[in-house]
Amino acid sequence: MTSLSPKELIGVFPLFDLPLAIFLHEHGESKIYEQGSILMKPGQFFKYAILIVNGRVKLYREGEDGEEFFMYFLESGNACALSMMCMARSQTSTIMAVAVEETEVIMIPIQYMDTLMKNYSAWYHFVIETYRSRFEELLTVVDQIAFKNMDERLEWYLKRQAKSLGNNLMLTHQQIAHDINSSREVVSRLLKKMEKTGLVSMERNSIVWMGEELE
Amino acid sequence: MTSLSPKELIGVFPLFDLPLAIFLHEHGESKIYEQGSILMKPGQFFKYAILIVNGRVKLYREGEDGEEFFMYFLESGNACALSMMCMARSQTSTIMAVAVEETEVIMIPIQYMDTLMKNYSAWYHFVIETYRSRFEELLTVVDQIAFKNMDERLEWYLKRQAKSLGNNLMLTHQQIAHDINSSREVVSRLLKKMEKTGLVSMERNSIVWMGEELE
DNA sequence: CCTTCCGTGTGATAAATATCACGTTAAGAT
DNA sequence: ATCTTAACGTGATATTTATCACACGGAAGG
Repeated sequence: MTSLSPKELIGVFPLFDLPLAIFLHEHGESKIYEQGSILMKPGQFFKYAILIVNGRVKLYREGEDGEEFFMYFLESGNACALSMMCMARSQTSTIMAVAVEETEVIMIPIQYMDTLMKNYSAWYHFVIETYRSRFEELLTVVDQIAFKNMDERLEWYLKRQAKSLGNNLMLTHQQIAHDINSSREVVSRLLKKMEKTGLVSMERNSIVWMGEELE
Repeated sequence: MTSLSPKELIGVFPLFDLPLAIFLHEHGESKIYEQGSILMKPGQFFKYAILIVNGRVKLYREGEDGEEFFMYFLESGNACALSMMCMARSQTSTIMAVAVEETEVIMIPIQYMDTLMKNYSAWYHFVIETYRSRFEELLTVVDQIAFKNMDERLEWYLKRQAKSLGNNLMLTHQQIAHDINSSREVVSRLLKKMEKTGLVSMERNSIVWMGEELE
């Protein structure tokens, strides 16, 4: 039983129709993750598909010796593609998902998947759209790290952060360096350059993105 | 009408059950792509889901000014996840797919998707598994280019090629450099090193992989 | 047989990025 | 106010990778 009514569900997930929303309201479970809590970590097994009602979840890949690499955010109206896939095959995850804000989710137990797929065409449209958008996102990530230099990657990173978190970014250079798998010094220097061209303005512990928005 | 009988279809696609195989046999179309022909290119629109019966298709990402980056092969029993996703949203592709051998495919017209999803649970299991495996593959690609140096990436590249094409690889250093977005000289030097440690042996126009197999 | 071209080998150099060392600054704690 | 600490700045240097220049040898075609 979700905390949201069927109508509220449709408000958050526009691809849902009423029968689907009613079913999910009935069989889904609401849950709140505190800021900083881990939704998913490597080796974890899944019994639920996870839908984000509000808040924000950061997905990132972990390297063999603790490096990180930011991939994307999940936000209100998104679903965790990996939870669905891992679930579908009883496979374990290989990436990390952490709530960067207090985040409310709906969890759909695995046993309803067949029914949902078979009887609710809105559901599989939603699932396909979830996969497609994450796949696309991942492709642009590959593009960036395969073809672009650090300055462009940093710019793209800030653009994405700004799109999701607003133009005033509470990030230290160290955190950014972590997310793009670079080093603090490099990030500092590049930011300095970007400040000169008016792309960002910097204060202690925060950066204001002044470039154009993403999309 | 496919050239393969329902039973043969099941032989190639083990996740299919008989009803699904019969349906696809009836409504799918067989098609042969000659070596070198393009199955998919950026900006293309899709009216079919594409399943690989035999042969081999190379998928790669193209950079803004002609760089390439090899992502993975599709082989017998695979399906093209992107064709399904693009189709599902009438979106255009952003990657290239080229037949590296003569390749036989089955094309399922878009209008049967709803029926398939609704009435053939084997189909959506197949679709989900297709997405999942490609997503995983893409994640390992991200891993490699985010965290690894050229030597490790080259080794991984050769391992994957060997797994798919056999240990005797008919590749020039130039082609390899293209695929991993590096330069010929770098590849030559790294290969030389690998030859010294006995990981490969080299002839003109070909390289024999002598390391361990992937998986 | 000779020429041409392609694939390869290799040193020198350049460019991008990472790392090290140390200095500065600002915010919070005592 | 002073102390402490985390964040940031910056030069020097190392490492990795790309690029340039050129040499060599075999294969294919005339």
